[in-house]
Amino acid sequence: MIFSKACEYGIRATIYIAQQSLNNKRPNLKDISKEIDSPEAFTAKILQQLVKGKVIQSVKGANGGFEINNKKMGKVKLKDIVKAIDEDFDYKICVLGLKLCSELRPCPVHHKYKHIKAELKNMLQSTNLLDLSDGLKDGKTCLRF
Amino acid sequence: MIFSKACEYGIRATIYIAQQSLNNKRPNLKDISKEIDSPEAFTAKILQQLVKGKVIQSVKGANGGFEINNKKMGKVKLKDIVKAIDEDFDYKICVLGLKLCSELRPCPVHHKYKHIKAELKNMLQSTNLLDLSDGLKDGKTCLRF
DNA sequence: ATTATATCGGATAAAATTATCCGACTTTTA
DNA sequence: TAAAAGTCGGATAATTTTATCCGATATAAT
Repeated sequence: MIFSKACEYGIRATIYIAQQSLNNKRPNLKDISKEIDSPEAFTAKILQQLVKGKVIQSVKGANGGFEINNKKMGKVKLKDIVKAIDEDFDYKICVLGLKLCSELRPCPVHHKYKHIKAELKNMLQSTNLLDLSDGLKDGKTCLRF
Repeated sequence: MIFSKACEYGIRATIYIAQQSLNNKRPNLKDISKEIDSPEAFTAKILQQLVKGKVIQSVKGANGGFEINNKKMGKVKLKDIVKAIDEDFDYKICVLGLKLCSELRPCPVHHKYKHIKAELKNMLQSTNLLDLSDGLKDGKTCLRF
């Protein structure tokens, strides 16, 4: 509802890759789509977008797969993942779809929604991959079903 | 992004009808889609759903159109409009698309998102049509562009 | 070098959402 | 009672999103 399916898969995939990278492993497409329970071919497309967007790195050939530079992990934000997949994602957008909605010329829901929008923006800008992959290793959080 | 286009049109249409009803006017399809700048035929479909969902009433024939019972206006919530159009809209849904995500078995974003979800739920359940149509009459709020 | 294992990239298909068209029906007004 | 002004409902089309397939290409291991 807030994210597209592609984005959902993309975020879940990235979190899994992050956690595996921290473990010095390099999962491939099959591993990933199995782990996050997503359609393999569709996931491949999304991973390509994430590579283009420099959120993850790919390694071709035998023993290849996808990985994330461990040192950069704290700097990759949820926003970066979303932007890599839905280029025109925008949390500034009006909840009723008005192009010109603003503080000065608000839609009827604007003032009721702006706090939510601000929190959403904050979450996307501040949450990083370390935060997200943290709960995974000890099974506190899940990526599928 | 959070609502479908159909929902956006539906909410805007309902707010306009509400404000006109308070003024003892009864706009028809053409009036409405002109006022909220939406495709006429598509808007017709959405208005039908709102009638079925008892959010608005329709009056056929010459001088007909759409209206809302003034006395019920304070009881019609944003949630009711959304539910009439996206039957399976659900603010409880997991932000990463997991069916079983919960407090006990959270996805990695769950705890970061749950406050936002709660506010969203609150907004949808508490905001009524009087709140929404209020700013319209004196031009404080807008419904198009 | 050859082979096995991967990603990459383009074409295509399926499904959902958004949008249009039009004939049927209903109600008011003249 | 006829005409005009509306909504209703079904069929259909266009667009976007989701999903699949497969040949090309790159890399590691043997």
